[in-house]
Amino acid sequence: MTTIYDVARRAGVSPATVSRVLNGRASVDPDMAARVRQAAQDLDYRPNAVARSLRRSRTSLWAVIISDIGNPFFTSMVRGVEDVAQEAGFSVVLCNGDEDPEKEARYVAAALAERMAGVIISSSGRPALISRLVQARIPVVAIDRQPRGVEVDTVLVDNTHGAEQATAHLVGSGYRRIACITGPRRISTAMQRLRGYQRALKASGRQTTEDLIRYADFREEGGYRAMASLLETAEPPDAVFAANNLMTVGALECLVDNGIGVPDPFGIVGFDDIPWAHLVRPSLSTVAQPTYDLGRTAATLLVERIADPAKAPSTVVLHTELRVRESSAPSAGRQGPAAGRTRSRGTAAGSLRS
Amino acid sequence: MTTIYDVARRAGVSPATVSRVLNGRASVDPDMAARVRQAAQDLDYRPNAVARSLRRSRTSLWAVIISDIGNPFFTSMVRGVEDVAQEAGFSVVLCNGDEDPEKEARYVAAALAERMAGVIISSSGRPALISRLVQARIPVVAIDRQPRGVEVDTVLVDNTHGAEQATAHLVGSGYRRIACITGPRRISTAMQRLRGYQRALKASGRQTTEDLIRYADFREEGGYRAMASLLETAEPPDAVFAANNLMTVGALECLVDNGIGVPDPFGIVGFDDIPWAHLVRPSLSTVAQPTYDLGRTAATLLVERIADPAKAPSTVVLHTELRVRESSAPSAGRQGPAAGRTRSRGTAAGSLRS
DNA sequence: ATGAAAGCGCTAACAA
DNA sequence: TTGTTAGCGCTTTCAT
Repeated sequence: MTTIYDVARRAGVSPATVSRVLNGRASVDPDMAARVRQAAQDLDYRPNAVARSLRRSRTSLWAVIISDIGNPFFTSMVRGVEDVAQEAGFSVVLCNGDEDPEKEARYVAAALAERMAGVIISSSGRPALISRLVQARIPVVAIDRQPRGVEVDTVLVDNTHGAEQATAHLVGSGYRRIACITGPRRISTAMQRLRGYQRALKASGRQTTEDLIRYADFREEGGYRAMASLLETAEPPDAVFAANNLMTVGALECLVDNGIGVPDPFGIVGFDDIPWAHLVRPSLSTVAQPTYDLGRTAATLLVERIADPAKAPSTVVLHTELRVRESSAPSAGRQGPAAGRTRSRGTAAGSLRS
Repeated sequence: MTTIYDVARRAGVSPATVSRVLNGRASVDPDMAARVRQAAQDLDYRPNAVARSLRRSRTSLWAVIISDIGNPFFTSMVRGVEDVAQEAGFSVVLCNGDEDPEKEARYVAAALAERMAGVIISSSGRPALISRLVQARIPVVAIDRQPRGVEVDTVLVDNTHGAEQATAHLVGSGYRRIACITGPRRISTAMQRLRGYQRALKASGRQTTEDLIRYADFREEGGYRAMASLLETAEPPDAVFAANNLMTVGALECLVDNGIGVPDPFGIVGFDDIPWAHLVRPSLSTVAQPTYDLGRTAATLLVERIADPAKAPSTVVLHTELRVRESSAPSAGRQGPAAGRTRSRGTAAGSLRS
């Protein structure tokens, strides 16, 4: 590998000058600069970022640790992060936590060891991981999921409200026994969405009973099993609110496999939009999140945090949007085709990429 | 940040000994080792991977540059890579090329600058990028897409055969004018799948005419537009083979929007499986790839290449599997349910995660 | 404006 | 077995 010394020798200058030219910081004689650039090009010189990072005690890499790369929810979020990062001169690498606290811990360790410039994390595990980053003075932004007991910049959506709206919609559609499949108790989104569900039921004057609630794992199979378990009860539900996209799909599969009609007699609404929701049979009603903006916002907070590590942490909450499609509209067949594409007004999802 | 010197001082030994203990390489007095470990723990010492990489002139990070993070095809592939990488002691970071040669170039530059231990790349752009890595002696494995004019380890599927099978299936189902929506000309998979389509038509004694072929961009919108353009021709097709999953969805959307029945009168088969293909209406016939094994195989090749940089590059071809569902079976309604799950024999897809 | 030299934190010769 | 020391490639004072 050619080093800065090789370039310096060829250009007849000192390594320091080469560094100055390549970083464009200090002022250098134009002729010299040209010679240096020419030499660098001749030698196909590539700066060694490892050495630079060591010397500067900081890198230009961000780690984005997402909780499940198989979940389409994260993909447009990542694009939002990338777009902002690039403007600010950072490169983004993705790490797949895979809803596995151990895997996640490994990636946090890697981010720590590599002295990453910043971390955006959707944590499936213990808040201790995030504390570790904070203690090591690595700028962190929590995204999607609120870590307990750690004060960091956070970007969330109005989970409770979205879940409440979805559940209220099921109530309004005439379903009577509405169940809820939520995620692991340790994850904030699971609990907030459960709370929204409970609030909507209470608001409609119904009891919320534990036997209509299932705590699954935010994955497709978990949703399937939870649905199956709900159907086995003495008094099965006639509708379900599922707290994320993959579990919604799993629940729907379970209903299909059991020959239960959706939306009639059984209604279903899920949190998180899924791609091709309108191509699925029946098309799925969902609570959509402004995923791209979620990413942009987190990245913006990270840039600010890096610029000013001392500033007070802030939390940004973006809005969800209920998208009513067929799976929750028992009379959909009798309505016009427009019924499948209802949208609520003004939402942060405006910049969501299609 | 605490350094190895801090630990050494606290344990009353030299930095070299600390390094030896922490790396477990050389033999160290057990008592001393214990003291060192204790000191490291007391100080919450975290090795600086940047310094280590600089000193050793090699890192333990792999970059996996995928061409579109929004494509579910890549997600289980990444899991395959991760599983092998972890066994071999490497961490994997993902980079989203996003079907954008410029973005991809930036990530290649980053991999180069960071002196990554290895790169697995599904390139959407110029082979020059891969050459650059090779010239810099960075071990590279090409995955999914065959780079032109560069000799590197490569993992592919039998694109031509898969496409031929899919097209022959459409022929066998009784469709008469079968179109093809493929990807950009510069991408090997696009051209190979096109060739398979052409072969199947020729084998059935038909002409392959350019007016039934569209070159789109491997994205959903591109598939939609290509389908629309096919429908506008004087003599529109009555079936289509789409060369990847996202374009298949786009094409299907276009058909739905135009009120054209699938599979009757219009048939459709796509390359790449999609999640929930069986929940989509109508369920999509696809050519499935062994994505997880694709990742595992690439990672294994990379491990071998790192161990022996001089060994001759090899190319591994895995097998695809035609999954016939509703979208290509005009008489499916009259057949038993078994018809929807036909599988070809012996395929590498055996270990594909569901 | 430019160069000399120190040092980021670690590992690996080499010496003891 | 352990310690001393040099140096990975770069940036950044500090002199000039």
